Amino acid sequence: MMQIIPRSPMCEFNFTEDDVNGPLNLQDTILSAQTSEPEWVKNGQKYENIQELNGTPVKYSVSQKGSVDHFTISVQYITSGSDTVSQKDLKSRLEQALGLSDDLTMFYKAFSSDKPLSSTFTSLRGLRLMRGTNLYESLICSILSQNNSAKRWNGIARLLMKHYGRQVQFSDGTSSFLFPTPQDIARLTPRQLQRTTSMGYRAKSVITVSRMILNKDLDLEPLINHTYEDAMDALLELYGVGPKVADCFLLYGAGHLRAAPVDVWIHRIVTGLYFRRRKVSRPTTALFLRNRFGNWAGYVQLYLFHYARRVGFGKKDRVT
DNA sequence: TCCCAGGATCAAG
DNA sequence: CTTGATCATGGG
Repeated sequence: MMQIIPRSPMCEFNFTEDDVNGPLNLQDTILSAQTSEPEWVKNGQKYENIQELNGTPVKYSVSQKGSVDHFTISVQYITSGSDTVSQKDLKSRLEQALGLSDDLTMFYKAFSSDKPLSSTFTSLRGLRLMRGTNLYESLICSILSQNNSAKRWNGIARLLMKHYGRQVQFSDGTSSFLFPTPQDIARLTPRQLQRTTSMGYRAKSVITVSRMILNKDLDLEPLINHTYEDAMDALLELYGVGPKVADCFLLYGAGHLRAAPVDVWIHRIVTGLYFRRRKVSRPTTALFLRNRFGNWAGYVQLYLFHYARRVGFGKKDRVT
């Protein structure tokens, strides 16, 4: 008796260094805890993620072969089996998500003589700014990150997906949960959210924002094309959204590259390096970064953040 | 037990 | 416009 073994319709394509604007360190980029969406899952040399692309759930994995400057990125992806996605669409989605068109060579050149900053360029070479591809998801993740470790807000986001997101099947037999929609969350009470995800007091903010979006009292899409200042003012109206969370959303979600989220680490290192430890407020620090670095402010924040954490720029440390 | 985690809000000074 | 307490919750 013949048995038909269905072959999983796994598709594959590559990026080469010609597709990328400068160096790339895929591992550092993906594992640098950027506040845009839950961290992609490391599986050996590959990094896996699931997203909807034009309404179709896609599961893909990416891996880099070669060096930071001479490399190939291989991409493998599958869908449910009955749906298909265009390879071209996925490629441009990944280009956006991984910041592959950002001109890193120009960035390094433009600030090569900016001493404190340029000293990070060697060890962090190829680190790129990731962008979320779902504005609601980006905003919720940014809210979850407040006063929380990256590990913990990622865990909470995964619980959100598991409890309230749509479950999708893939042709390899696996299934996953998408990030929930505003409708999925708006019907819940804060107490329910707290019980199922342990997100604590952030539940009130998550539900408020979800309901506003559902009721069309809030539309995130236009914020992409607003000026940075207008978009910031609109976000600060939201309960539970302050300057740092708003900047995270503006940078990682809405793609405003001048947004520079100032957390405790950035505040320490920027006031230490550029303000000679003078006491200034966090919004003042953010404004300084925007004025000094313009559309590279977001990248500067990314590089200084990882530099600060790598060298253990702790509270009690002094900059001399 | 206290402190911290890529903070925000509110009330007082 | 600054400071301090409070907010949930898990982990060191």
